[in-house]
Amino acid sequence: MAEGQKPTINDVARISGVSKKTVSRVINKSPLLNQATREKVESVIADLGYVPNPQARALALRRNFLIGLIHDNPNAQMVLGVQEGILDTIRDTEFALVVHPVNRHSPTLAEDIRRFIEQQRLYGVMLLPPLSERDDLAELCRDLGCTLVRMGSARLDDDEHLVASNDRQAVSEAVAWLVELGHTRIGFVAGPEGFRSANEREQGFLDGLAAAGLTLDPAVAARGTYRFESGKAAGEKLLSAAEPPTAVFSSNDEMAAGILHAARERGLNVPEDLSIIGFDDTATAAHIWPPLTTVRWPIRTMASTAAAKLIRPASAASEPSFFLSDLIRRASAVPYPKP
Amino acid sequence: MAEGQKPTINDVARISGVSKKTVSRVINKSPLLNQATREKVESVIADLGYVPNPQARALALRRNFLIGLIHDNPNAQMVLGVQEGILDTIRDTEFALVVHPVNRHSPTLAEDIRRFIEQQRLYGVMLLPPLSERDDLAELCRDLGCTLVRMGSARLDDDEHLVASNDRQAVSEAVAWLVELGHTRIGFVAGPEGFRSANEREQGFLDGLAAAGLTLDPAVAARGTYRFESGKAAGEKLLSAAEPPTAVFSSNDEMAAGILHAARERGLNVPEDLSIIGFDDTATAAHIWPPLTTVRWPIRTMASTAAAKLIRPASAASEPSFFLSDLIRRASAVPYPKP
DNA sequence: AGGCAAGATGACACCGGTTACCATTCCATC
DNA sequence: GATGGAATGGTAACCGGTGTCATCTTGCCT
Repeated sequence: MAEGQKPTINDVARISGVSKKTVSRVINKSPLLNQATREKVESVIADLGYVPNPQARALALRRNFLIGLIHDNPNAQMVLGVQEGILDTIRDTEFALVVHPVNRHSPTLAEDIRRFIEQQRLYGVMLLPPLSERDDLAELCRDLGCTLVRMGSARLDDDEHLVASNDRQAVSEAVAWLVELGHTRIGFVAGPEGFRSANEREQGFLDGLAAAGLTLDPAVAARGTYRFESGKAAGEKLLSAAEPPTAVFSSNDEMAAGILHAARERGLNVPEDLSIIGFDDTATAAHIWPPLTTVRWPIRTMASTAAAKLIRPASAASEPSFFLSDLIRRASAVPYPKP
Repeated sequence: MAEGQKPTINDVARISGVSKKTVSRVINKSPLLNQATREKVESVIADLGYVPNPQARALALRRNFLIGLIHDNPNAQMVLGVQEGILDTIRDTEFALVVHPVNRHSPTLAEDIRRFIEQQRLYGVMLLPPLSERDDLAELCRDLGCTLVRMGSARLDDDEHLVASNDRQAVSEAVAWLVELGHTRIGFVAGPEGFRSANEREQGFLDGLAAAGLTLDPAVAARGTYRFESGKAAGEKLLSAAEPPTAVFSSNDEMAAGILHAARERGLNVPEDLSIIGFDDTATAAHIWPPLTTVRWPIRTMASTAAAKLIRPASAASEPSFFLSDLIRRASAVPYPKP
């Protein structure tokens, strides 16, 4: 082996005086191997600092060890949490994580995803919301021969390889908390149409109201895009109602921050004049003033579980997994009327 | 070719009636090829939907097309911005982005990085601050045969393959703005020791004061960790000084949010009683109240440039690139004394 | 002692590309 | 008409692993 070149399986075989097939057996922990041989080869491997070439392996095995993360998500915290979760699972394996942010509004979205998967010959892919809610994309990935796992906010019609939270229930509990605090006029800011999570959270909100015998007045409801600005606009609408709400549930934290700005600009104090609850527990939630009461869902754990499903061919992996969310009670939601 | 199998170069060769070598020439756009032959082969490729196997290519070429992003960064926005920037550059190439978050406090950090690079046989890696500031890690990557690019906040001793902003100058301009607003007692919250960016920002702060003929009173200076909580603690210290500052520069936005909380808990109003300037222009900056005046640096563009350096073997790529930052003037910094 | 099963190992083809090198064809030149 | 060079395309080897199957030990049973 020339200087500067990485040692190959042939070098290991030659130096330890066995065939490359035997070395291969050592690497792959084949059980039918003489202990002495194994140790000898292992010591040579250690000496040489030999690391198998993953591309050669991939070629011979006709599969590789790359998993792709495809997303179009405005929430950086969430995406990074997912990446960390996946790495928690694959760190000590031979798998690697390839990321591929896309634009869901692009007319070439499907083509873009197809190219990515085909070009890299991915072993598996993980889809994040809102992409994960599209059955056509899921089908595309499977057609391309990828194992697939989807993260979501609820059950899907096609539950296979799904890792989901239960947003509906979580929101209904958040509303129950507002009710417990004494609020009866509760505003609602929905997420964008076409998002499963937005839908679930809306249902959960209505569940919560219904459980308390309340109904939603359209005058204190608005739809947003999950972005800050849309939250601010929604807040302005709700607060300018003839009879404004004393509390409002926002379908995510970023919009909640927008509502807060709207309130401030009208000279209102939060939480004294308006209680707010958000969803996601992003960094923003803890850093705005007052700290935001919000729903936390276990992003990292869910992603880690999803990755495990992906890399373990076990049959049970096709069963969906469900996770619970917690209501994080902070200062933005207080009793009403003021005690 | 059996159903369900991907077509290979052999299939293309057989069907178009040429040798695989000729197909290879078509794929690699070799100039010495008859136009008719090329078109025939291209049409067969299109018919079959043939995509070259990247692992086989990597094996034959003795290099692959994976670039790694190694980081240990608490700022999700920044990391995601970097990922997007890299993808801007590589989207229509055969390169893919493999991410590898690490823990810089782990005793096995170097080993972890080595394993990652060796195991995946990366073509190149990109290091993000604060990892990018460590020459030993840079050397490790290079020893492993990777082309390397570092993102940073200033020139380095070893400038090669560097993409940097100029934090020092940016901060000094931010201070100049506070001075222009009339502030003379300006507090400072430093970043963690050992971070190049923290150091640069501190120097920039001192530059700014010096340019205005001011000096830093240690009573209104504190060091933080770039985390929210440390900013809050620093804020408490500064505001409890016998003579508290009328304005404070925080070395990043997250700590600025913490200072804001500290101020609020003391019953102070921002910006009426205290002006604040942060650094980074993360989402937090725009979403807290009042919106934070802060320094924005072109993350995505820088990352995109860095990726271009990585994948283009051009010699000029080894020259460092520098970028300018902007002061984003929002509501958190106002004139003093009140007009 | 002979037979045999199980365990250990090796030879060789193959995965799907690329490269080195050679062969052919077609002209232009002398 | 012989010769040489450019243009074009083919053959075989190779990259670094793994699968198949054959071979060689060895221990154990009869």
